[in-house]
Amino acid sequence: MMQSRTHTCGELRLVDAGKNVTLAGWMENVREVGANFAFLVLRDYYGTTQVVVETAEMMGIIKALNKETTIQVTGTVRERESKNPKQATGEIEVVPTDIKVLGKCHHNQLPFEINKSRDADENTRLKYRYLDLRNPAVKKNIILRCQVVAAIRAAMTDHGFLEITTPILTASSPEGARDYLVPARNHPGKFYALPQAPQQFKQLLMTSGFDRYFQIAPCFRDEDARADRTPGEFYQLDMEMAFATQDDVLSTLEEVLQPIFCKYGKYDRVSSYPFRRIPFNEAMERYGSDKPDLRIDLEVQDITAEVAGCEFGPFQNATVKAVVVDNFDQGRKWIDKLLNDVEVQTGNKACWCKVDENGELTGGVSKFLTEQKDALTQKLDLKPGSFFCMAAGKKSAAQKTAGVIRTMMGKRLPGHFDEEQYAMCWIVDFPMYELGEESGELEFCHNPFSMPQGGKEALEAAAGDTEKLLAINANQYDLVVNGYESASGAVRNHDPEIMVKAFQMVGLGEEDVKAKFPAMYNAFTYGAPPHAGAAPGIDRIVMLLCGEESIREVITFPMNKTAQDLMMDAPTTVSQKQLDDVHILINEAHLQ
RNA sequence: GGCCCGGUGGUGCAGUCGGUUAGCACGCCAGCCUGUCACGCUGGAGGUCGACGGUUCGAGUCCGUUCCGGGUCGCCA
Repeated sequence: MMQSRTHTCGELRLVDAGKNVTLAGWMENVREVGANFAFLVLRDYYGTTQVVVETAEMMGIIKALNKETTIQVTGTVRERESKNPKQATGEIEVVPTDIKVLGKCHHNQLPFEINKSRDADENTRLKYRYLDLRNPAVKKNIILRCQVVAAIRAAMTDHGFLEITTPILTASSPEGARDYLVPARNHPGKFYALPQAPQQFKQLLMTSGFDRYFQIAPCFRDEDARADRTPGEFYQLDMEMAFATQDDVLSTLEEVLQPIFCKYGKYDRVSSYPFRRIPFNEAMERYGSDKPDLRIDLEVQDITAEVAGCEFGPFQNATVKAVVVDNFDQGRKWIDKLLNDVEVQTGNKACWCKVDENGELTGGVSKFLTEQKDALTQKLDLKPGSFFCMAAGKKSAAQKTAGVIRTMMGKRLPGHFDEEQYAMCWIVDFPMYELGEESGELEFCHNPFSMPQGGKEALEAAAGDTEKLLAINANQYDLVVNGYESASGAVRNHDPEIMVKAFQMVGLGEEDVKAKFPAMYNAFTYGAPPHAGAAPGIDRIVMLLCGEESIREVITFPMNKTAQDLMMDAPTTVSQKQLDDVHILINEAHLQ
């Protein structure tokens, strides 16, 4: 059989002139410049090559074909009369002796132009994702993702980690996100669940004596999407280390991930490691967020004491935070937009004040702050031209609102946002417990797998005292890159006694631990190693490396916001036979 | 579920105060062009302006309802 190609479309150079070659690819474009004279751009994975059509015979073949048809071109490489320095193969062209159609494109009108697919409506792109991916600008993110995953595997292996796969069909876990369920045909009324993370399996692997585990693991969570959060499924670099401390995990991930940001990232500047470690409480105080974007140089300040006695309603019995900038020269329109956007994003109102050229407070809520002026001036280091935006409310609401103010002001005002870099930090010392927003009861703050700092003694000393319990931190940490939570992990609680104790603090007990984590609890009674791990999000890291703002740009076949695969038409109805097999009865009342 | 933004030929967009035949770019079709490379030039086809209802002599434009999409809050141990 004849070779389908001798070279790729990105390969030929001037030195190849005179060679007889066969190329194969897509007809990207045809430029007719005369009756029997045209330039055809042939594209494959590797690049594009110009084919020059000079005969009536070849012209006849080309003119009958739609763009995006795949063809095989056999011919001679020739030096171009006019070269194109912008193209890698721009010094040569191929003069065809034979053009063979491999796969006809039956559509003379595509849903979008391949090279402009990124501009097309997202639904159309997703429905025709196979065409969208023909666009080199779209494809390059997927290629980068592959390279990053390969680099991660190599680095983890170098660090002595074994890649071990864990089940996809498993048991529903009782807390956390909503599960994806799979009906069990052989067990009427019972369901498998797709794992939200391989959390319990990796902890069991530690108990089994595998010292260092990792996996590029698919995770499934049935929760609503965001720009940086794909619905349904996503990938994590799931990793765990036995007999390891928090520092062991952090330094391992720094050694693995930082060079990858250096090598594959869009920006040249990357935090050197060890990355800054910021306790959760400090992050909330200074940045109003547990995922601060450290590329912004502004910080949140607490002015609760300074505004005491102020008549302004929202400041009464409230924590008040402020973000200050100097040399402010924006108008009222800018301020109103800021306040409006803050309210839209946080649900809380913000207010503001300026300092005029005489050092007097003016605008916004200044009339309420005349008596507080001196204290504020000192605390916030106000100068003529200063502007400060404030948020008030319960402590955490004021912090979070101020955090949004910080980000918006930092990104919108000149000189406060040093964008082109990767700024990393670890957020550490997350609280073990928190008060539920609705219930008001003590709950696990993040997850019940973490080891409370101080262990059993700390729990016993705090038992029954909500304030003390709220002050207990967990050995839990997040990696934050440019304001995105990029990894989350913890030193695990490997001691059944402490697990029970930790559960007792939230009104649960041994039976609950056994019911929720039966395998893990039992396994830990057979001698468990202390262990710690984390799970960096692959999609989000690749998104950061590509400089993309939508996570869908780094996923090969993404679902849309409402968790539909428009290309494959999923989810879809199934036959009655299929439903019967798995003992499912559709409740018609839910269909409308 | 709440809120914000959007929906106009195949694609991306413009459309003023409600007023003639709904414009522009790209793509498509035809013709011309022997050195183009975002080829160029001439001509052409292609639209129930998301849907329904209302106001009006007259609605892409105003009002109401609704559907769809994106963003965001809730949610994401």
